[in-house]
Amino acid sequence: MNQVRVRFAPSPTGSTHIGTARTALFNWLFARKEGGVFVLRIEDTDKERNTQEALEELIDGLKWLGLDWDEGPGKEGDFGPHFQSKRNDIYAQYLKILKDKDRVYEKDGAIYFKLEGDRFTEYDDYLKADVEKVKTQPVVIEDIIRGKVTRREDRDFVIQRSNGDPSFHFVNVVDDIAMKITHVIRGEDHLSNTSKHIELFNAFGVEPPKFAHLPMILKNPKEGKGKMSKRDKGALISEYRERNFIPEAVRNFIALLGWSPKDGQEVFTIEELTSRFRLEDVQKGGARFDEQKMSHLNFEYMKAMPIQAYVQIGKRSLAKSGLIEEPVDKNYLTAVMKLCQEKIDSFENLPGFASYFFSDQYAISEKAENKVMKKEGAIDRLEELLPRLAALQNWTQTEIDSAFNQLADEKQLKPFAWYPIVRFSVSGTNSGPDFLPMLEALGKERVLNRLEMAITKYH
RNA sequence: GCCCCGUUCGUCUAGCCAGGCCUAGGACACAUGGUUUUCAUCCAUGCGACAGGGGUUCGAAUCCCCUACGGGGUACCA
Repeated sequence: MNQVRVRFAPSPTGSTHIGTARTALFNWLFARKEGGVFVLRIEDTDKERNTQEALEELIDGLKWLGLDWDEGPGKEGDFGPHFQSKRNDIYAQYLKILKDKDRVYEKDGAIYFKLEGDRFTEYDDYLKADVEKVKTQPVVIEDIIRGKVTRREDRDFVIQRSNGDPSFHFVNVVDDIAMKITHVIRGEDHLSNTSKHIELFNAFGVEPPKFAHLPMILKNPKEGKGKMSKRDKGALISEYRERNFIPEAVRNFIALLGWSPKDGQEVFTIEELTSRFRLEDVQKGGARFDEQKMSHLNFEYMKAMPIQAYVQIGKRSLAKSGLIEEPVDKNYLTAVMKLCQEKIDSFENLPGFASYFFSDQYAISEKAENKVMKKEGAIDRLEELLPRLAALQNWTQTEIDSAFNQLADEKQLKPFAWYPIVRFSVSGTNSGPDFLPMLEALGKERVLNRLEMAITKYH
């Protein structure tokens, strides 16, 4: 069998959509699994809508997700160039083939592909006009995901626009032939186009590749109906980057959009993903985007990260929100990050979760304030505790713990009587990381200062 | 309008092609309880679905038909 060759063929007309990324990922996974070649081809035939920014964002997005291509921009190989805007001579050659076979004609300055079959005129309800139709033989699409799909084209279609640019259907097929593509893996929105493409393959006398049409990614029902659009939350790859999501987690999540292994495993290394991925196991029905699942997966990856990597990303996130600036106390930062790592599911929540470690200007939760500080005896608790903590020689968890316990014993209370009050006094909230480690990390000075301030403030 | 594709817990899905092992399994979310003397972690339990109708069959989530609903296409966009 010939080597598998797949292509990812985006057109750079806007921000990179999560569905686009999934198409790229599935092509990449299939190529890697089959020991094939992953081709990146830029379909930039629509000059009005293409932008350089969109192209850059696309490339950055692929790199961010760890999807490298074997042939494409920067890796020309034997089948370049990989920008359709630079392949006009190739399209001219192929157009000539169709001309020689008498399969094209010109009308209104555009070149049409001529279907084979008896012609007749019929009123078309969609076009609201009489149009010429062709009684063609149906075409069978061999789809790995859907099985055999039978469709029939009944109207000639444009392959070269009147401005001289070749059309999508034409260049898509020509390039798949010229680049020796064996499998076309793309969104279901192309399934209806595929009969046009097969007509073209047939006209060229080339056996069509195998097809696999991926289900659409639909909107969360709360957001409305239809397929996910670029305006929907979570739709753009750039958004995940900006929000400091873990690229591996995003990739993992995207892989699960329409695909899953039989045994239900959900967290994969890229190697596992590659070896387990099968086009046959792709779901037929539309998948719906679920942000909570994305966050959950992100959390799994965050928990599993080596602490150094965690600190690095955490630092970026904290710096961006202005909580820290160079030079940073690496040890302190690392200690704080360790506390956060098992608690929060996204780096975008880090500044909110950990602000009080780095600044005295942290938010005060009114709800927590009412719950904790308005209680009878709250200030007494702080006043009796303060000297005990101040007297500690070593500011360690163990020491702090025994200070609390001693005091609790004397007052015949549980240490729990102090915890929420102290937590609130030093952090402005009643939730957060593990209590004692948090106090240790904050340091004696900060803790004492904040307790004193709380006593003054709530007296 | 016409053509094509689809429809299992709120969500992602397993099971469907090769009908019985399905009183339909897992995950996220949610709820309750537990641990962690705090907590957004962790653990346990619970909640919860075969779109509807007909047919075939001893037996249907699984096969067939109809309906409903959803999606895509029907462009000199890709």
